[in-house]
Amino acid sequence: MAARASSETSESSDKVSVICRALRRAIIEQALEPGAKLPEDALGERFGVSRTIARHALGQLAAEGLVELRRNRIAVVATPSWQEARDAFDIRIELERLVVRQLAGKLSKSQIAELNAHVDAEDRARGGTDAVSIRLATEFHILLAHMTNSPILVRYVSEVAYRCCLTLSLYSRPHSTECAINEHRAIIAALAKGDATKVMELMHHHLDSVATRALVAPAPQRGRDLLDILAPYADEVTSNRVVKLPKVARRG
Amino acid sequence: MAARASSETSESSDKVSVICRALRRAIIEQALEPGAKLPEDALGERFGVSRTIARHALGQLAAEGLVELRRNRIAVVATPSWQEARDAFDIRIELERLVVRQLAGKLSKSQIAELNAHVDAEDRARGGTDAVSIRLATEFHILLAHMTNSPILVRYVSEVAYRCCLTLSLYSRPHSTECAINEHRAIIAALAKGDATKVMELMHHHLDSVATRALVAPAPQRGRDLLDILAPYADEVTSNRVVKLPKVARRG
DNA sequence: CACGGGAAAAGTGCATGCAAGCTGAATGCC
DNA sequence: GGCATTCAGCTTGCATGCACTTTTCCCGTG
Repeated sequence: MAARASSETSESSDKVSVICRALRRAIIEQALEPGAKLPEDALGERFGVSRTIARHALGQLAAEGLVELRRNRIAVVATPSWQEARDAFDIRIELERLVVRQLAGKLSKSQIAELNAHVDAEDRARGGTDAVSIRLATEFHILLAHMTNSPILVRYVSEVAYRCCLTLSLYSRPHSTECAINEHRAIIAALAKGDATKVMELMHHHLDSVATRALVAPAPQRGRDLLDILAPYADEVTSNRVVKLPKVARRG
Repeated sequence: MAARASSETSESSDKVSVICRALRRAIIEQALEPGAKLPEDALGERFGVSRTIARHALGQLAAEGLVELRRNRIAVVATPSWQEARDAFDIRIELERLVVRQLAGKLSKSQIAELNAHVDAEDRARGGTDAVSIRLATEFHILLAHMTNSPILVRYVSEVAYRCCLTLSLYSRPHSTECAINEHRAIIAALAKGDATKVMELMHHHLDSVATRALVAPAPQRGRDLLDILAPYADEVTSNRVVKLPKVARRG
């Protein structure tokens, strides 16, 4: 075993990996909102590397779907559409059902303890900012994925979970973490008991309710192409005019 | 709609995307076997670009799991372990069940025709090399994913399918495509009929049988860490010696 | 005052150059 | 003769530089 460590994604002490991790975390903690600009020079200067490296990191993040890369334009934090968000959650449900199916009844005492410790941390973070709560909740799922010992599964679950995180920061305003934490505890219990179908059902329900809590209205209220938001209002003004709107104010 | 085209992966006419596509195809057609070296300058020279671009492309491919990147060493085509292959297939099954679930009964006549045309092409390719058959079979699944209109799902299915392709080229020697083609036809039929549970079952069975046909023996006979292969034989020679084996022959 | 054109500024796309690390083989030692 | 050592080369890691594109702002015009 071992020896497979590097590559695969994330780990390794490459400069670009470091930047990727930093940006990833900044994005899922909403320090960088969707739509935020990510100029190569600024990134390079901030992290003490050249544009080449910053650029490479942006490429990786774009492959993960966290960053949007447009030719000859400044890269921005991705702004998933409502439909993309829904798709991401659908995929996530299947992936995580697989995770818990593989894990049910297979966890050691220390692993159960580790999971419980993490949920305790989530509990303690309840008073803090939403961003940290969301991050911890996401990390719980990634921790589960890690326990499958399948690097591929870890990668996919992480990626799709990060994407969902991004979504949450976009569409879900008043975030209630309490129930999610209880659901996490229930999942751990079922996992320990070894009831595969039960835990799959729990996970399904858990993610489904997170998704519906988040994606109640298919209408993105904030950000996201002013053009789309204003489309219905524009009709009465510009029945014949081409939809030009020369310079739209850019957030941030 | 539209406007989402680029980014996401693959498409776009970036030089790096072009190289990625070319390499990806070369890898899944086994023109580049697992373990094959991919030096940056050679790639750059071959594609008429600088090392910078070749390097970036290798980075993307590594993120997809097709290429293995080792610090300060020449990149090589990935050589998934048997376990990783099994994991990839498990994930693939879940993902593709989701695909056909979303598609059942939702396909237009022209889409059905497109699928049938593809399988016809698979049929015609039966006489040719295994590599082309495998590629076509894989592309059938990716075509299916495309029809969901979910870019994220397309990306994951493509990625995991390519990985499985790589696996097939590693572990499955005598490849029999006939049954697979019939299974494809059965899936199309069930899809057209709109029986979601039936088509999910078909897809599950199809992928499962492909996997078992491919992964019969958990022992990788070719390539892949001579150390692992020789481990059982080494016991009688080196009961006490540290497992040093200073310089193991490296397959060209 | 609004509108349009054009030039400067900013930012990306890409190639090249230099330093550092790994590979492999020839050399010296036992 | 077998083994460790060292040195040359090849290859990667990364920064910098130049060309091109996009954006922004300024100014003249209707």
